[in-house]
Amino acid sequence: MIKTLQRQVTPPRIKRRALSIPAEFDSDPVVWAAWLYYEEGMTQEEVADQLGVSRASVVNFLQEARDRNIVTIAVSSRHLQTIGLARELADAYGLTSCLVVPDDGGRLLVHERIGTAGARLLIERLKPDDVLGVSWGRTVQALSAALPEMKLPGVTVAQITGCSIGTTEFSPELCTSNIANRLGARCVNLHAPGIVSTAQIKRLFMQEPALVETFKIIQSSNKVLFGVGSVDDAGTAMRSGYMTPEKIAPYLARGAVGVVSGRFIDREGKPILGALDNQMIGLTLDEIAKVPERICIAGGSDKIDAVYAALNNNYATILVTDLATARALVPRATRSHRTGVSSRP
Amino acid sequence: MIKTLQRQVTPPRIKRRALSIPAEFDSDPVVWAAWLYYEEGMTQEEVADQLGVSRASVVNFLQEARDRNIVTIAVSSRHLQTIGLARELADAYGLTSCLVVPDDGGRLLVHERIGTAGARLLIERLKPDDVLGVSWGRTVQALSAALPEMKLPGVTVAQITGCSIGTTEFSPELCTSNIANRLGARCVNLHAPGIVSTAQIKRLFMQEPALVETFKIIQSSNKVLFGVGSVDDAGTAMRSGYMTPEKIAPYLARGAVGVVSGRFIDREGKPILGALDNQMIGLTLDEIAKVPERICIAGGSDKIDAVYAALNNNYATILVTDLATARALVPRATRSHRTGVSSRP
DNA sequence: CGAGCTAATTGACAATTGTCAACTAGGTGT
DNA sequence: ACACCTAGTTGACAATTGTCAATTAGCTCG
Repeated sequence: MIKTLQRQVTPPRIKRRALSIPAEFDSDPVVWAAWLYYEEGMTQEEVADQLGVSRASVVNFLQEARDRNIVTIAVSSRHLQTIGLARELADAYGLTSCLVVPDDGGRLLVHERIGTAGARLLIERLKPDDVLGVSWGRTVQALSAALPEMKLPGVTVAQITGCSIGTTEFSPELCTSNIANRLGARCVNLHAPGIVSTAQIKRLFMQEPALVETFKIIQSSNKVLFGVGSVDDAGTAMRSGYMTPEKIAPYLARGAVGVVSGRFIDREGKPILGALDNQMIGLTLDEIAKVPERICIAGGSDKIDAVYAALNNNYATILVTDLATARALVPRATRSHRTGVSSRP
Repeated sequence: MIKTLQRQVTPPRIKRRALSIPAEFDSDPVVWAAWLYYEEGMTQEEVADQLGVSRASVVNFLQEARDRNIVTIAVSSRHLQTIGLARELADAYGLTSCLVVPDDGGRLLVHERIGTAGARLLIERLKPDDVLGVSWGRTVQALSAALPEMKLPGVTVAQITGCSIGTTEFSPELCTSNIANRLGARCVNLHAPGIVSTAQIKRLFMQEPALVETFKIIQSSNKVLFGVGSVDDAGTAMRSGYMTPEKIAPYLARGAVGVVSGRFIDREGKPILGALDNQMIGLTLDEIAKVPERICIAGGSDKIDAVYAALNNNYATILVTDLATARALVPRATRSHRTGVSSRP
């Protein structure tokens, strides 16, 4: 294994008499075997000759060397924790895939790191003719910024929530168009406010032929990309002018812990339907849950409850998160997650 | 190989739905393969199935994982010390630590084996903010080649002798920069010839502001690494263009048996000061002896006298040598070594 | 768009390693 | 001294791993 490396360096093999084990000194044959095998890349047979024992004994010595931690074989913690957790998370919540981005000592913000990894994942998974529904938020914006320029004319990127009033950098319309631009894909914006003033007006909007057309496309998404907001992270939803404290209050009172694509969920992940839902224009949680591939990009210690809720109710088939969040999520998983059983498909 | 160990730990194998080509950070199947093979104890075939590639590719991935230090396989140098001979040597010469590398039947050259062990020891002992002074020679070069890639930005590696004229692979400047590069440490080269033509010129050099600065750093070393040359090993010092037979002759006449960092010592280890010393640019033996931790890497039957001399005068606090040399050195030790008493601090 | 190049991947075979039942050495109790 | 036990060792076989030439995939350039 390490041998190829050594072999390149190794001079022509010189066969020499086996030197007796220096028995006069207490020399531990286990240490010698470990050194010759793991550091010098000898084969077990060569080690056996050198030590003057059978190869089978060398096998035993090496086994003991590992048991006694004379040799250490380890996947470097950076990679190790990352991959190991990703695997555990995927297994624990029945995800088809999971990315855990490693800590970087605070160089980048959590959502930037997740965005970068998500961008990577996205371009690897996108296939021609895909329709990608896109939600919005800081993390989604970060993802769009991390995307490389490409030309995927066959792909459609569709905005799955209405527009916000404010003009922050991570508004729904910008997230969508940025991603579409970077990918060189077709961009389908949802030209309507995210929240209108009454249910009546929403109904009017939804009957508009232009919007009906748009919704047909949005609803044909075979992939969706969304972040998860925490409700106590007052900033995100409101800074964008999308919501106001008064509108949120009733949801909070009913136990909202998170926001997915503008919709509130409780700590189990169940949708909390309130007055506002009848004024929102965009995919519902039920519609999102029907999309075959659902990529959730979210992390940060303030979002753990919200991400758990989202995973609990199977909104995501793929999760991109950070190390700390992943660590917190694994122990929360119950057996039902593993089997993929849930109140929602 | 690691399998038995892992198997004991691994829960009953549950056949799991294969995660589609695992979306990995950096889309790097190498990390994934390393994890599954080394941490989870899967066979290469199982890993291949999981990743959806051929087993041969898994072999390549694992090779790359080792090359990139995603997995680390190391015999902790601590255990080489537990070998009886190493303890005896340390005790006999008042060393704080000692490593004895086992014989390998001539597969690798002595200096290569010592270099490997020295590399291991070095990375285990380096602490943040260390300043490591580095001498030069075949063994030091071998050590640098055996170092794994790391990133220790807090460490400084400084060249303690001036440069050689020749361009051999083990010149002072290369030894230093190779070590610094491998460690990811700051590299401080001594930009001056190792030997200048007159004492007058040396004085001029030493007044140069740039060199004054460099010397401040070099002299602040809290660790030094050096080999020991034998004088009859005519090759080393001369092949590098560092010295010529005519220059060496007077030192030989006065009983020189070894060379430490370009300086001659007699069979007791005392410095032999001659004309050349006033033309050499670099740390003196007295300066080296003041460094708190002094790592000597040297061995081979032709160097026994020289290594004895170096140990006799306490130039080293740590020794890395080979079995044959260690065997020869133990009986030569006198009581005075044990107590650490010596003509030099 | 295809020729020409390089890097990555693979299947088939050789070499190395793991397993295990049989054996041996070295103690222990009677 | 003898049977008995235990821990360590071994040879032979099965399983896993390394190698390498042939092939394929991905590129660049005309």
